[in-house]
Amino acid sequence: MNDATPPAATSTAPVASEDPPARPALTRDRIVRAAIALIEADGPDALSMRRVATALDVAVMSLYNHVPNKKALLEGIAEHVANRIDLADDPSAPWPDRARALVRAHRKMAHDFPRSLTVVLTHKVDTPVGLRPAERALAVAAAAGFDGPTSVRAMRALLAYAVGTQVREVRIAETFAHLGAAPGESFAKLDPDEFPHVIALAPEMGENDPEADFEFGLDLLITALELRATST
Amino acid sequence: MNDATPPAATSTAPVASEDPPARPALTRDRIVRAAIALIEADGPDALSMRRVATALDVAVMSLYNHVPNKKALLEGIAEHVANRIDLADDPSAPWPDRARALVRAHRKMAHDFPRSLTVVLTHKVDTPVGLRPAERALAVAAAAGFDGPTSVRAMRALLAYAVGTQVREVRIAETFAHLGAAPGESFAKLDPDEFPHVIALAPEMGENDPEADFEFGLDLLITALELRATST
DNA sequence: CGAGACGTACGTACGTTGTACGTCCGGCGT
DNA sequence: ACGCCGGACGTACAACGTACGTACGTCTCG
Repeated sequence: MNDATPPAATSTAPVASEDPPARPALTRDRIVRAAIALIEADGPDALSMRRVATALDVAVMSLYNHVPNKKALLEGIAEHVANRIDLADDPSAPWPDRARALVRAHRKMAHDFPRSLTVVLTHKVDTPVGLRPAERALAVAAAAGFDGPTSVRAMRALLAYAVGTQVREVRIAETFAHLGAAPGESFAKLDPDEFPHVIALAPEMGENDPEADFEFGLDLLITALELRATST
Repeated sequence: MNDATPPAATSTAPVASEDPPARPALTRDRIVRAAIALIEADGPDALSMRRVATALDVAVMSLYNHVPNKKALLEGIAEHVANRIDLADDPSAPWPDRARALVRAHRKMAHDFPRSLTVVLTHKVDTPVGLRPAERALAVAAAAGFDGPTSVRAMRALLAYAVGTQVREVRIAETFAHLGAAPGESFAKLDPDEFPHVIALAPEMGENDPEADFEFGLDLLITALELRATST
């Protein structure tokens, strides 16, 4: 029945610790990494089990020994990326600086993994790493002297803003990719009755300094929190 | 060659304005609506052209007379949902109230179309309806007396927070759906060295009052904006 | 009033996707 | 020495998005 496979198989399979290729052992981590590389290269829609497999020079079904299904792989990607957030924290620094650093770290992740971010935002991370940002945020809230409930709310507000700016960052990246760098042109042909302010501020809308926009909103939150901290 | 189709076809097709079914004419809008209904019922992954077609009692390829491809359908969904945001605005009200209403409207959309929201967040809306929230936000910023660049930044900060809370809302909804209502239990088995604050605040973390959380963060932004408005 | 152009619904068909299942093999415990 | 077991692999299938060709209504123009 099967007479064609053995000679072909023996040429690729059996090497354990021998000559030519000696592939470095399939691993969940290697799979996740390859998937992320694929997404960053060709976008999230281009991710398929088959492409991950060929990228690793492995048969498709071998992946399923380390990942139960594609959804789990996506969650693994989300966790991996979320884990790359730099949460270095200096407890001796003033708490507003620490809060800023925390939110900036989220923004940096949006810059480091732009295409993978949509995966991160649409999949839960139910391992402890998903709670690490919350832990840091609660730490600085405690340093600010907030009580329990207020600390939790402050943390959620900061993280909500962090996530919101991440989404914004992704969107402008995608938009700039799709249409070739014509930022404020399209505002011209809007209905002047419905969009008076947008048209009036077209120059300001067109110019994009995401860094400054981000810092502006972050300043709003921090100063408001400072106000609330000193008033108690 | 083809002798089986005509008798079957005549039973369903030719009715123009006649008796039994008289289907109400396929339309891009009806397609989008059916797709949204499907997503809200079974989740975004359950959306397929075939399912939309059978839901409308239509052949699959008929959809392509009104929608170029699935991606365009998803963008149509995003636009349709974004258009459902209630942007009623009372220009005579104090601007902080107007700003609050605008952000609350975004949050309401997350509540009205929970499953569709991930589609909205991951697809651009490049029609004018995508700019309507920006227009309203710029209007209230102008009412607050901000100059051009500051108005744009304030708008972006508010919308970023709105989007961030939307993501948060989706996440908690999905999480509660997947595991059956055990909110603060999992904090127990965390490493106490890495998550001291999370564990200490486990009760506050577990209790979820998204409304209050949302209003807290919104208050932060608004009071900070009020501060900045009066100081100029 | 006839004929053609057109829009829309439809069936068939192809390539790609996720993954269930069975087989095979090399290293390890007994 | 032998058997077990985990991981790699090939085959197979259902469901997907959609390109293409066809058939039939309606509307327009002569």
